[in-house]
Amino acid sequence: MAVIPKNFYMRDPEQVARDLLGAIIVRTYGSTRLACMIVETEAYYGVEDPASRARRGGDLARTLYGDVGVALIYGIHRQWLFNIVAHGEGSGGAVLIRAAEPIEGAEVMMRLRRVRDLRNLMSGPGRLTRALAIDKYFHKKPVYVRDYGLWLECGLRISDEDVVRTHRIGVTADLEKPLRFYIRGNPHVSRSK
DNA sequence: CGCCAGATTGACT
DNA sequence: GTCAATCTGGCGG
Repeated sequence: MAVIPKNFYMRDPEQVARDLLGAIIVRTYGSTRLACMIVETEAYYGVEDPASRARRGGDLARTLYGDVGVALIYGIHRQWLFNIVAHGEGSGGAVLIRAAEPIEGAEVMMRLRRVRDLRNLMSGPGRLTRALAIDKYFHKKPVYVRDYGLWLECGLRISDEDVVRTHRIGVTADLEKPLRFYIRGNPHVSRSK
């Protein structure tokens, strides 16, 4: 499978979030290979977005406005959340990976998560990072090369009629535009509020 | 070092 | 459905 190239992420985060549905995340964990298909994403912008970490300044803000195609990992409520920096020229933004469908290495993921139910395995941003053993180590590491053990590959092309758009989940202040995307009818999508 | 907000989860009624 | 434990990250002192 082809690795998704860096220029894929040099676009509006909304567009990238939509096109990431169906893409494959690959993680080499020791000698085992874990793989899953993205089924739910959310787009975040820079300082103009009330829900963006860019508003708080610091390293996360600089990362959001920095090189595209790198992972942005940040901790909240005892979970690690996995984002990929994506934005146009001179802008800031990222895509949060919220849920995925296990494809390869499900047994290892179950051990990492301590659950047996496939539907609960990666159906939430914190659950997903736990199942893939993603932590702060990957912060600012590019996901358009295989060098760091975490990368994205081209997968299923999802047609527009199978894409559902809603408002983002859990944010205290959202933008007017709905920025959450998920694959219609997929059982691995996280629960709504 | 202390303060505080928050893009969550899972245990429990 | 309700609820609170828990900890990262930014910032002020």
